Amino acid sequence: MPELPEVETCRRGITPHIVNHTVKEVVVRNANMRWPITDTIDDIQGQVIDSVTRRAKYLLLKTHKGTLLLHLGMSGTLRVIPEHTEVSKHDHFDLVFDNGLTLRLNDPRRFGAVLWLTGDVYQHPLLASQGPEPLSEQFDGQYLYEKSRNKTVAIKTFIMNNHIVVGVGNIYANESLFQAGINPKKAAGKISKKRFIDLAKRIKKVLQQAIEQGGTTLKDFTQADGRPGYFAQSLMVYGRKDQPCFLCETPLKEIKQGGRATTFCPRCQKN
DNA sequence: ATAGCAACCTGAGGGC
DNA sequence: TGCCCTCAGGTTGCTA
Repeated sequence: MPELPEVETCRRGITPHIVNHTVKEVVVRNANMRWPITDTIDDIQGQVIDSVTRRAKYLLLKTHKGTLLLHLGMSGTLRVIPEHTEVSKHDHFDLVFDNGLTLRLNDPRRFGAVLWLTGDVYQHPLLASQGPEPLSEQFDGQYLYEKSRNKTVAIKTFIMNNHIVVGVGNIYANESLFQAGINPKKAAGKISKKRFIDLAKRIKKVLQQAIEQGGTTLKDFTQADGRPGYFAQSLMVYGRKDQPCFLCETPLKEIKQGGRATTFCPRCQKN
């Protein structure tokens, strides 16, 4: 489910329920996530959550003693629920708080991660190598233009590369390229500065709008309170293979790039 | 350095 | 009904 807008929606949803509250208990039902959840996780017990922030698609729950890093992978969801709520399949991890609420991670595919880190988390290899946030001032067309010179990689692959910019997953890569009218196969190094300036704006806008609408619910994404996101109805190309382009009626094409489906309009995104 | 691709894992859906 | 195949919001870490 989660690209940046979904993770950000999640962050906003859980924050008011857990910030300034104390972790009463930690429950690990299945430690076999992307990396094993280690026993050091118990150190969060008794800690107060000072803040919930996001870096790339990671959520950072900061406490005095350390930081809990959460990643939702492909299929993870976080819910805030009353303590003692019945456990469902794939409910792998709980933080039980002193206010009667529980933060519960459900993740069928277990590509997500739960890591307890001490020290400067931003120095951790997972975060240290990440590119700029797409919604920051640091990220703009000039930046993309400079980064892309002499690169033969396809533009779609380029903007999905976390070393270039974080948080742009498959849905929003497809959508922003459609909005910018850029062919996903075009070599990044052959795109003009002018087009990159437009593309960067489109990326920001599409992410911002998706956040405002609570993210994209495809099949299983829900906000922290269980409600779906509403951006799916705004999708112009993602998941619309063979359906008519909303602008020109041409049937949308689907190709594979780096193992991921790319949907685009062969007419509106000719070059 | 860079690009392509398999790997991690479960579930849904399609074809037969 | 069941089996087999493909595909899915992500990211790491191999191989050339």
